[in-house]
Amino acid sequence: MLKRNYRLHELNESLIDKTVIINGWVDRVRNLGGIIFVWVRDRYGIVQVLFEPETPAYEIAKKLSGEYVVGIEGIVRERPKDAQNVDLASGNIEILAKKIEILAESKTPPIYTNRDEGSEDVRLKYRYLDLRRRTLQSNLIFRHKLVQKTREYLDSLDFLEIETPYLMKSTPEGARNFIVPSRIKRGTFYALPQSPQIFKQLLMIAGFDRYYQIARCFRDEDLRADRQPEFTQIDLEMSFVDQEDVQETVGNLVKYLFKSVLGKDIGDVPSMQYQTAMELYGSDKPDLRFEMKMENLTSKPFASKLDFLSPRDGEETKMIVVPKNDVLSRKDLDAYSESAKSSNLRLGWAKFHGTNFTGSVGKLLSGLTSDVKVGEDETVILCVGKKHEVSTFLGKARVEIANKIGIIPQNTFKALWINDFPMFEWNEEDKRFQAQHHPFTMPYLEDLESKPDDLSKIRAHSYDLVINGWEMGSGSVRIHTRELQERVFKLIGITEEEAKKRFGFFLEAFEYGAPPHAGFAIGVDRLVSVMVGVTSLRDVVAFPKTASGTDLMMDTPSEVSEDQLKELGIKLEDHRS
RNA sequence: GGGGACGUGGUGCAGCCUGGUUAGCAUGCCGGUCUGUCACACCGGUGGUCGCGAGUUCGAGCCUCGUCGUCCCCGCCA
Repeated sequence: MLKRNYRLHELNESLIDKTVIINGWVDRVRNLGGIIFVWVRDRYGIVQVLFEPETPAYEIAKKLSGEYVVGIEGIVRERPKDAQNVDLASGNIEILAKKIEILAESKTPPIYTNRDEGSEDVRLKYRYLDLRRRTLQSNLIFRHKLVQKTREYLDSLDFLEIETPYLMKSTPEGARNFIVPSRIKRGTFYALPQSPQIFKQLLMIAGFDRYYQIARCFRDEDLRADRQPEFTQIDLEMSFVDQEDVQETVGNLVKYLFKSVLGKDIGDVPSMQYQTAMELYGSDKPDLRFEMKMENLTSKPFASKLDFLSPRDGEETKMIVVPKNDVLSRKDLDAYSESAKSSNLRLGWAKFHGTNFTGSVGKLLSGLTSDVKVGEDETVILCVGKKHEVSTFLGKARVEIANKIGIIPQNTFKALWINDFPMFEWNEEDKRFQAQHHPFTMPYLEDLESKPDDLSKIRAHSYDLVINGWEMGSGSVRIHTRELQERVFKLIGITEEEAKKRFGFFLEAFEYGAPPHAGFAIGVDRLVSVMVGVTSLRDVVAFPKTASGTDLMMDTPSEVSEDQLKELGIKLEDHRS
């Protein structure tokens, strides 16, 4: 076998006249008749190989086709000045082939490995071919570097990387678990962890005061472009710290990752209250790359003159101002009015032209030009209704419109902390409150004392990291006493008996000296996605699943044999669901 | 659980609204010409159960219903 002594990124002018051996895949062939050019590709780069006629190598090269695996021995030489390719890293040299060995032939591939196009289902079926694509290779290489830098950084701060089990106990709160039947104890099941939450808290209790893990998490919920059923977190936990300490550590880590992997300085990560984010951006993950903040007109004197847009009992009137643009049409804006109606909101819009307004509520606003602060050719959108609905509606519109009119700067990263999330949220389906983050989160004790009757008003020491409108991760200060933990369980309707059964070991652990602790988890898949500029996690995961949770290459989930089921004591109700 | 888009040679797409001759284009693949190409060019050729099933019709890639799959979104995701 012709075994390489150089990889393709190592080939440059310094090797001119040297004999080298390379290995790689045939990227494309250009057969000019008397002369054949072949691009050979490996993980590191591409180099052009030249076959001259009437040589043994030439005869073999005539058979080459895309994705053949080859070994080539040849002489590095400078390309003629007028035949250099500036688009290719090795574009001023080429290899004059002396020997070639075909190490593996290839059928005509079902997808192009050298173009970023094609339908995703075929690509997923032949994922090992799709992974030859340059963009996917560089995304995975980027991901590798990010994880390496994470380990390096956290290690330098004396964090210990400790593995926790994948086979654990199903927990009733939170996301649906994937479950795994036990063979040895028939009729019982393990669950795959939604996160290593309980383990890392136990590690704190055990005295490993700085823990981290590149941890796989599993959640059996419906999927989206930004959600895979299994995903990876940089999971960390610290003892004897408060929220600020964790945020400083995580913020510095993220800053370091942007700097060292992407070469970008993102500066310090600012903080914002959850309430403020909802008020100004109508979202708990605001995209700060552009303005278009909401303005609350409810208490402005002129709000009462707004006719049907005036706030009625308990309602709020809010406005966003769309900067001057010629993209947003009357049709688009009217569509928002319609859409608002179906959410029980009232919406009006108008364009300002120096002295007067035009649009659905142009006449209404014409007497209020000095009250509505708006510039030449800007569009105002006013929306009225229930506080929460108005905010989220305009929040979504804000992002949609910004995308549509193209005011979001690319290659820019705006990170921020969102602090003080509500501790509880109402679950309409179960008719009860549940923990918004998770039930191990430390509530604001002052709220617990002063507002014991309205759980929705109790804040939590929990915080999200948001970058460019994406939730990158979340964390909290944890409860570390049995009393408080039991109290929170009770508030969300977990009976004492159930708490004992599900979390008895955990509650007991609090009785043996649990240190105050807090932590965080960063979604690696999302962080890499944002950094490399893709919107689908499938572009940063080697072997991802589809929106319906299947792996098209392995064709799984799939049936198992009767014997396997029998061994587990499982009988299927029917064959198909 | 719900909504939307899509499914046509190996691959990417057009054709569907307004049903009717041989399903068109690009690329790939095969063959030919070509010694400086770099998405090589040019010439010729190959390749299609129009996702699957039913219905309407004299006739369905096209219309209707169902079903499967992919993508996007809502619910859901502590």
